[in-house]
Amino acid sequence: MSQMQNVEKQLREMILGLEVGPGERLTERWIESRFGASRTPVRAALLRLETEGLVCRDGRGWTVSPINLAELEQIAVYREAVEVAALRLTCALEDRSAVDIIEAMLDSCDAGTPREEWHRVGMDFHIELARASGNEFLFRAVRDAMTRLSRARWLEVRDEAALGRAWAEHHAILEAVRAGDAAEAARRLSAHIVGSRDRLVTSLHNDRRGLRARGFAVVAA
Amino acid sequence: MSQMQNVEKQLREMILGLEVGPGERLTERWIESRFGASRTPVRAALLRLETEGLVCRDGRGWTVSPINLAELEQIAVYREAVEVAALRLTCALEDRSAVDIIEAMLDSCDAGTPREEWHRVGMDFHIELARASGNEFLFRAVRDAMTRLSRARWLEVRDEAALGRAWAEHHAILEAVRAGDAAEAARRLSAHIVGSRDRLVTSLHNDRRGLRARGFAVVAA
DNA sequence: GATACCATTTTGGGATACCAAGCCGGTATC
DNA sequence: GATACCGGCTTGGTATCCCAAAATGGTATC
Repeated sequence: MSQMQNVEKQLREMILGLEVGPGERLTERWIESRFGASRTPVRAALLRLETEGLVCRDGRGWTVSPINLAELEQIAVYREAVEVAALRLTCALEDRSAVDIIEAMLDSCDAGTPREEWHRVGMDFHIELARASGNEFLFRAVRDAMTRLSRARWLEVRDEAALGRAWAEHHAILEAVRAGDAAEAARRLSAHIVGSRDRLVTSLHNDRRGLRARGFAVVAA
Repeated sequence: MSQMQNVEKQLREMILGLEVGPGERLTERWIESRFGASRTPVRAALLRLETEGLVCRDGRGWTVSPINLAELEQIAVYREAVEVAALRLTCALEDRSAVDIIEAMLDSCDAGTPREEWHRVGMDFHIELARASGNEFLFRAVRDAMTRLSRARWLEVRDEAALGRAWAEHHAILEAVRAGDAAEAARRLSAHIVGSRDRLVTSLHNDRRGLRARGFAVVAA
């Protein structure tokens, strides 16, 4: 793999994995030495990550994008629009076998599964559901939205019960899709997204002090 | 303005203005000499334009993105989802004064207005309508979709009547928004988008030979 | 005449040198 | 002691150089 894609990938993982905190300043020289690459691939990576919303300009200079509660709420509205549209398309397909694969993915998580895996699968559920629609733009929109939400969802304090509820909602959505009931599937998905948003925003809002203590920038709604 | 933004802006205008044809190969060195910039800003511009879908990689190397009929159809579905969502938000606002500004924009076009202006205003109608929703992500989605559609819409052979019909539909949509009738506004907007798509795709499909003759790459649906 | 092969050129990817602007610290003056 | 000013240092922006790989074109061979 070329150095350019490598820097981009590694830096993205560092940001998503919170190894560099939201709001932290980034210098091209630091990234350069950190990954042993020169500034050309570093700049390419930063430009790409900027379009993904993971880094942003800070006057002259770069910052890891802060967690923005207002943005999270706007993304939820956006997600709802594109995910529901994708879901309706999927329900209209003759071949809905992708649903089985997605369901298997959900079922691969059990009590012994590490938290990161639950986190990843929880996002992939939505991403793969969108991919199944066959519409590249809806798919990308959902994938990008989930990327933007990723860090916030990771920081969310979730109890076992909340996780179980989310999984039950995921299964219920798939069930409606399998039955080809687009209206019901859309209703369930919308409710799931709105519920997720509320839990996420209140969790982060309540824990704001703790997050700030960890050096994470959280800008209020 | 910095050289970097300059190259990006100028190159984007060349592409959108069809001064470089869809499917044409681009070399970094040509862009460099064309705009009197060095390769660093040229690369930054290409990376940005790639995410906008205006240029794409061609193995090693760059090409101006071809007109892709399948993509145009997918974008129409995507547009419908995000534009309708934005419209519903706008209808729910107390302050819908943006509608008046948008209407004035439409009315600024008359018989003496050059075609480029009709073209621009026709896109801005949708973009500004999305912006009025206040949701940054829906707005960006619409703007990006319109950018991707821009060249195809420019190549579309449109008669006076079709343009008049589009304007009438625009006005009808605004009327419903002003009345706060979200359901009716959504219906009209959906119909408008679907109609636009059909006219666009059939027009380009019929004119495919002519476009190829002008050296424009058009990949079929 | 077609084709396979080799030299040359072109091209994008990467590295590095240079510059101007902004930030920070120190110092001198009041 | 506070503040204004100055100089060095850091940083992103730009230009340029180098390299490997791929395209190109010409030639020799069959």
